[in-house]
Amino acid sequence: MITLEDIAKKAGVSHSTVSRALAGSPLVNSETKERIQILAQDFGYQVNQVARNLKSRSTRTIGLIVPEVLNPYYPKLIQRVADLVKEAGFNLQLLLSGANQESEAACISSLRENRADGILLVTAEQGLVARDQVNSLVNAGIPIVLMGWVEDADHIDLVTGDDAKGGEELAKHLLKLGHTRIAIVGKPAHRGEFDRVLGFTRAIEKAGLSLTDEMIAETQAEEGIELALQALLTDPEPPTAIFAYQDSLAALVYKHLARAGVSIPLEMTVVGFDDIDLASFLSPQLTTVGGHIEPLASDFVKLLIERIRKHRERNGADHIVAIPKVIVRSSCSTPRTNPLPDWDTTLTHKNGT
Amino acid sequence: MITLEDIAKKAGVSHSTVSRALAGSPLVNSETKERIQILAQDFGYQVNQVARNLKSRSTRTIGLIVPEVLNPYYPKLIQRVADLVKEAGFNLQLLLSGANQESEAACISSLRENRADGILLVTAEQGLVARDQVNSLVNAGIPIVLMGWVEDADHIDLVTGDDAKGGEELAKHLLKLGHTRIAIVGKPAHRGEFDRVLGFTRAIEKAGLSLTDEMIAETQAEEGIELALQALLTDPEPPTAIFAYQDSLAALVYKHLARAGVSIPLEMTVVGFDDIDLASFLSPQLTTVGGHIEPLASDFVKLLIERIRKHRERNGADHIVAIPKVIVRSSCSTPRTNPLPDWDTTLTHKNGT
DNA sequence: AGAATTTATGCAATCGTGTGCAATGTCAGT
DNA sequence: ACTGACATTGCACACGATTGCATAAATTCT
Repeated sequence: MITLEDIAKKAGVSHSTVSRALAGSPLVNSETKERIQILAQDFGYQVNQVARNLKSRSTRTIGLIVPEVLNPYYPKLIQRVADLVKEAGFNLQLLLSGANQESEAACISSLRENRADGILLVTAEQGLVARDQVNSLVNAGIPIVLMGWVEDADHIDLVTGDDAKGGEELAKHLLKLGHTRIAIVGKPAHRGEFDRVLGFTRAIEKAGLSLTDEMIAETQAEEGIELALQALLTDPEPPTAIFAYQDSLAALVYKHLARAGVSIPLEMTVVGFDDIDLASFLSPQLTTVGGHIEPLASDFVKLLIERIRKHRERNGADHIVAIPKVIVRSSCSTPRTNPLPDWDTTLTHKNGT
Repeated sequence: MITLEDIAKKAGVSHSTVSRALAGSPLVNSETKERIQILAQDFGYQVNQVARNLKSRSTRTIGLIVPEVLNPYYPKLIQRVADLVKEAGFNLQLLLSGANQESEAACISSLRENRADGILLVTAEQGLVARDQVNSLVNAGIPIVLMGWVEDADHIDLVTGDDAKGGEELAKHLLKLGHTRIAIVGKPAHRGEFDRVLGFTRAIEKAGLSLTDEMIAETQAEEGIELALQALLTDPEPPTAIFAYQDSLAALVYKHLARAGVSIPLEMTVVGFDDIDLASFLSPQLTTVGGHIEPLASDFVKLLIERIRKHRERNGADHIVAIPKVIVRSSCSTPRTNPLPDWDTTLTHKNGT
């Protein structure tokens, strides 16, 4: 690899002059400057950013840690963050912490060792796995911003969606349509005050209705969904609407309802959460909650960059909360008036064998 | 940030000894070694990889350049590559070259300046945009492997799927079901001898049938698909099967067929290509072509790492071709016997207004 | 013309690690 | 006690760039 020194020899000057020439410094005679630039061009000189980073003690790199990339929710976020980071003149370093955030700590260490200027950490169901590392970063004054709800994080910059509010709006939407018997399929609550299920049930109960236990299925795997739906459909009084914890689960609900011969939305209303692209590819298109990721991603990056710029001023941490909206599509209708078709149960029985 | 020198002072030794101690060198007395290690631990010492990289003239980093991350085809690839790279003990640096590969050259430059040990470049419809940069890398002996078909790349390591073969198998599948009037919705051919449409049409023609121009729609945007489908459905002799260039287009076909009231697969057979996750979420689940990405990704990484290891031996470039398979799901049936329902045309007309 | 100023360039230190070589101390063998 | 082998440790340079400071040359001013 060709260095400043190599160019310097060819130009008959010192490497300092070459450095200055390529940086466009006014300290260099404009003729020699041009001569050097042409020379560097011709010999295909490429600065060694590693050396430059060492000297300048900054990498102009921002690390983004995300659990995985197969769940389409994340690519959406990544793309947005990537654009913003690039726009701000930083490089992005993407790291995957694993579907269960198992290597979250390792990712942080890696970024720290590589002297990233700042870190964007997206947390998921597991909450803040690498709490120690994050605290250490905060103590060391290294800028870090979290995305996703985390408990006891008053001292850490954080952006999150108010999923509870979104869940509440979603419930209101269903109530307004006249649904009274509503099922929830999803994961256990993990976002504290901001949990979508919490907001959802709260709104239901506020309306004077109640969600009985058999209407709530906490599951995630495809088989779990199938079993849960079987149970729901064979209930003496099946629900008229199903709230799936996230869109990808709603897609599974779609799949299994189709198999059971239950039509959406005529015989069953289905809603999701997150508004991933898939939601509008499904047929009928899925009514869901979203629209907050874009502004949230924007705040996510802005906040970090601000921290990087004015490195000193750390008087308290910021918490930014975005309110998602219900996105109405075609998967909802008023509750069915006829009972579910007979062949329903036989079909699910058949699947059960 | 705390350095080797800092630890050295606290331990009352030179930084060399600290360096060796932390590297577990046998040249250091085991007691002092342990003492230093504990000290480093306590004070939260983190090696400066930037300095280490400069000294060692290697970053143990592999760059992966991918156009975008919103098309679910890429996340699938990224996840796989990320796992393999990690397993091999390298870091991954992901860069996005843009949906039209517009910053492909910039990505390569960035990786080169940051002294990545090797580069994985995924090309798409635009082919090899940064040809000059890639040639320069090859000349400089910097390992690079391409994924995706590229013309005139005999001198560059490359892995690709034989989409032509996949297209051929897909056509055979449709022919076997009895389809004779088949439409194609998709992009212009761009993968030379390996193009999926090429293989598809070749197989059709081999069977003594022909694809007339009105059965081929080259489009990509959602509106284009809609118009193309309108034209196909109102044709005096509408197709009985539609081959969508890629699964995401098939999803759009699904959406618009549903709107037009055409049932899949009873009234229309639909097939796709790529086998993205979406394919099995659609209802009915999409018959498509795939299964080659996993082995391909594996070769992609293996080949690069091999080049990185034995840096010298570059006697000719490797071209690895993977053969995809038809993945039969539920979106195909024998051709319909009845004409498409009447309300078909009226509905599409309504949409047209 | 000599002093002062500007312009252009090189010297050398620095960023934080890794490592060859020399130096020191310890110990066993004779 | 003297020598050689061995175990430990430090010195100093290198990696490739940036930059303050000194210096030399060219120019301007009095």
